[in-house]
Amino acid sequence: MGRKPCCSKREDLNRGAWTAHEDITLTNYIHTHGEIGWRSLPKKAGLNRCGKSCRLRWLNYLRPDIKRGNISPDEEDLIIRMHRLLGNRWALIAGRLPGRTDNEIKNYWNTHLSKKLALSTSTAPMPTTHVPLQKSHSFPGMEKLSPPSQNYSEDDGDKHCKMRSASDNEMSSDVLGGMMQTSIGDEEEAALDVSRSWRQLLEESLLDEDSEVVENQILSSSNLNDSYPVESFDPLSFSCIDFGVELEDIYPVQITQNNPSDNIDHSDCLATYNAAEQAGIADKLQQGNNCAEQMRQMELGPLDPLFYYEKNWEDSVDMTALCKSSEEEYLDILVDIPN
DNA sequence: AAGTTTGACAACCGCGCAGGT
DNA sequence: AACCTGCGCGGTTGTCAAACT
Repeated sequence: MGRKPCCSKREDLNRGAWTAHEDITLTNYIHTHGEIGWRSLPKKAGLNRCGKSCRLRWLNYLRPDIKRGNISPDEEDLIIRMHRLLGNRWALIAGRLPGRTDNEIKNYWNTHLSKKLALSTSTAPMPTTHVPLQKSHSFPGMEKLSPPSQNYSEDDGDKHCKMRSASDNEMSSDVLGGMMQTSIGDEEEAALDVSRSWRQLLEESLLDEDSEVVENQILSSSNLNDSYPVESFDPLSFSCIDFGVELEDIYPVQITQNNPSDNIDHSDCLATYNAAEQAGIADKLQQGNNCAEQMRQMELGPLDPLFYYEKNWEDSVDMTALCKSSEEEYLDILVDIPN
């Protein structure tokens, strides 16, 4: 027995642009009865529309708290940073922009920001640090957490070693997906659990304006407070721990001397090492001559458990290139250097 | 002035998930 | 367990006006 066809299949329903009368009818009905039962709403309200269409019209246009007008520079900046962390998860991004809808942000991204960022990154190549994985098999259960991005394709392979760009930001999802090979052992499950926990904390923090609780949870389970004072906590920055994204890509990084071989702040590595340790997989972290190995040898702890866990990892961090980049070059790639 | 292209935004569509039966 | 229902999400398409030729 199949599912009933959506009401949008009905040809006698109104389609296309909404009329002023329809808007008033829908608005009045919702003011009286509330936003419940979209499927039955059109009939009750006397609208010859699909319930989904009514819902969309209300949420994207008629809602009283919709903010009209141009996206401000601050909003744009937040959209860019959020997209870097989350990819095309427009609803989640919209949740951080009061009065803006997911549709509006999606449209704004597609018509303005994607081109703008593509232009800016194509004219300003950046040094290589951590090298993203090639795309690989997806991992059961990860689809929801890491939806595929339309901006990052298999054909984009040469981006891997070139620069950070808007598309590179999608790597966060792809890296996770890439590390998830088809065979799933207990250790991999444990690693995945760690990743899920971090991701959940992140997403909760994104949805929660007052993220003090999440902040404390994260800080209490990591060494981050050694490098990042509590008062400067920004929940967005913590995505790097879980997503495998360069911390400095997001956070106003303090250049520290955690690792004597370079000037890079590896406190994200420390935090995730702790998480891996809790999961009992810390010994799986070191992989050949890469950042994790160096960190381990220096007893500083390695990197993101998922970032380095995968046994078939081929393009691990090029520490040589990393160390060769000067502090000045490194600062060039930061997106948020505090004044 | 007319036709074409481009950009912006609204709306549609299909899919997947969650909860209920 | 299987199915139904409603909803939310993200990708895609449609529409219209402005810009361009």
